[in-house]
Amino acid sequence: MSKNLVGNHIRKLRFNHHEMTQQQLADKVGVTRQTIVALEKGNYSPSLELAFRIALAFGLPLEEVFFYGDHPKE
Amino acid sequence: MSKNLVGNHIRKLRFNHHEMTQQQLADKVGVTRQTIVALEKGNYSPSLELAFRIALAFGLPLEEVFFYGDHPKE
DNA sequence: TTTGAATGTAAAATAAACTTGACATGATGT
DNA sequence: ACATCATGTCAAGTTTATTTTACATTCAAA
Repeated sequence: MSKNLVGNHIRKLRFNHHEMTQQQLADKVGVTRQTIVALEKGNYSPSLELAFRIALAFGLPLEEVFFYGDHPKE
Repeated sequence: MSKNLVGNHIRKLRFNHHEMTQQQLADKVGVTRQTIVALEKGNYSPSLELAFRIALAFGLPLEEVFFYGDHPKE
């Protein structure tokens, strides 16, 4: 229950821009691969701190990686 | 231990722009007052979802309310 | 001087994020 | 055929966010 209202572009970014594996991203931001899997699947939304680190890993502002609602920022 | 690396401008925003009480903000974003207190004190960083809701309550982009590191965005 | 708002603080409980470890699958290459 | 790498999944455990309850303080208003 209790829908997750936060979405993200992690998977897309990982492939398109950065050719990164789940494990590599996980290492880069300091979590386990399972966490990345869960986030890509939309199981839950990360802590704000982790969100910042992931955005940083992609060199993007947080709001270009994560969005609120079903509003993929364009 | 384990420093919190995420900072915010909640208190400032609450006073300056919006004349909002802790309770009002809490209600508006759907948490308890204690949560707001803890965030203002920097006890921990919120979930990404809550961060989005708070930013929304102020009508600001997330990164103008929360910042990573000791970098109050300008 | 009492009453009521706004805030600070703090402990115990629940929920959500995150870890650890393990096993399964499909693809790729040898 | 075997090995490896990237991914998916699942259960149990730890840590962190959030709630609930409760009490103390300051200040302004009646």
